[in-house]
Amino acid sequence: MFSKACEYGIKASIFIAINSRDGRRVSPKEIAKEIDSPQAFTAKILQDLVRANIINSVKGAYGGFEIDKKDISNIKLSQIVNAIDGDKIYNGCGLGLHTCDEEHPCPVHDKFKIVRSELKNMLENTNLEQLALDIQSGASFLKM
Amino acid sequence: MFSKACEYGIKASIFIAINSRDGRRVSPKEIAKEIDSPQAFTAKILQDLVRANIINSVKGAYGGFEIDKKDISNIKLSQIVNAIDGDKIYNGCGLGLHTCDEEHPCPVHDKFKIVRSELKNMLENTNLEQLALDIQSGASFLKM
DNA sequence: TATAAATAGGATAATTTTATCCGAAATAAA
DNA sequence: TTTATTTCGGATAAAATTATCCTATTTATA
Repeated sequence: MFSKACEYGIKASIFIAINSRDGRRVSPKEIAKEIDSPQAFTAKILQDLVRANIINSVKGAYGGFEIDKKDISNIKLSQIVNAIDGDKIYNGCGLGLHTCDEEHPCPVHDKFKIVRSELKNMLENTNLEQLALDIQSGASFLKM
Repeated sequence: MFSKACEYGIKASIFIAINSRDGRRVSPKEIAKEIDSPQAFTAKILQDLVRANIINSVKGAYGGFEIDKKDISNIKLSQIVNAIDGDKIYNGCGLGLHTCDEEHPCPVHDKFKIVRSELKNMLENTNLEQLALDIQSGASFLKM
């Protein structure tokens, strides 16, 4: 469904959100440990998220990654997915046709629409704050 | 969503179904041309589908691939996807956790369930005959 | 039986995705 | 200003996926 890079990006963002709520910056090392991902690869993904203005980085000593507290509830999963995997999950054809729309649909076009709209709905109605709260309350987990 | 191999497998199966309805066997060459896929790679995927007992192959002169007419309406998309991509689309965690279930859910577990069940529903309630008929009536297309 | 036509399958190559390594640049604090 | 810490970014490597090529095997027909 999502690429590995995207999975790491989502989990990293949640972990950063949790810490930013407490005013703490985190390093790729801490992040990778907490979400069980390869550190250097994760660092690359964090750079993508910085460039997409989803998270902030502070260079130098005492630096790290953070998210503005007031932004946490406004960052939707869809933004993270889009920054890393692009919009193919939204717009791409389920069977890989270059052109696939109402006028020239692939065999599963109509059936796929429902799935895709459910996915879209989920990605656009889930924000980082909800996910961070669930982790903090022990209702969900970032690894294992 | 699906691998390229799986996309080719689905389209190839539909094309074989269409032809089998008319009692015609088809070759990897014809299939690849019709679904716009690399021929040799498509042939490999056809072998997988043969091994999974989804399509039949007839070797030698006048051979080719076919599906028993009476089976066409019983072959579900889910069988094809499972034969090629396995069941990770059903059972895999959306964020790649090794263990992710009701007791130890990943952050998007609950939200993902709805999407997955919609997908599962679609794959299990779509059969090759429906898809073949849509192509034959011009309601959907295998390429472009 | 010989031949031509077709799938089967192994070996290999190209591409994409995932992952690692290392030095440069930035920055806070001593 | 020096030092330690940290992100940034380029180069490279490893692994997985996608794709190609060639030969062996099978089989219907002449």
